Amino acid sequence: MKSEPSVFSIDDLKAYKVTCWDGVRNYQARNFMRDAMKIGDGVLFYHSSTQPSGIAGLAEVVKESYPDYTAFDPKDIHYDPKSDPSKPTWYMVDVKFVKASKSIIALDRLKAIPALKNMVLFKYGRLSVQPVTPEEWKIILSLPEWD
DNA sequence: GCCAACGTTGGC
DNA sequence: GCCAACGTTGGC
Repeated sequence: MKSEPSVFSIDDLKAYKVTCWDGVRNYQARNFMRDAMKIGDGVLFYHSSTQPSGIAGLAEVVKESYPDYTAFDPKDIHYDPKSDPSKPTWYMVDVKFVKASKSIIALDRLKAIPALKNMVLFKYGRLSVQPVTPEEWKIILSLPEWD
């Protein structure tokens, strides 16, 4: 899951402990949250649009998808009049803080690991919620930044 | 701030 | 259903 740290960072998640992942307004990203993310699933927390961009921590899914109510609020920046409360367009999940990495695992670094070459992160860079394979997860969790 | 790579919108 | 125009994301 990607977030601009100036908007919501791994430190914010640490402070909040649990947060709803609201504001996703992309169908593919929504589908992953709505259809694929289950309680207990691990989440790589990625800082985007920053220097350097990269993985900043770990989170875990604690609540499966439910309607993103920020879409119903005209005063919310993520308001979407097309989302009908009786048939919501947008969904979100809740995630909890697990840990921060000791340092950012930069995108360059991830790209340099041959076994990660097929990561969705590299192919669909703009997708804000995307799947990670068990193999990719294992490799990333074995990096020294988690010690 | 620029630009590539999308995704979305709307005219036809 | 096509496609041009426009908007957004995110790396650099």
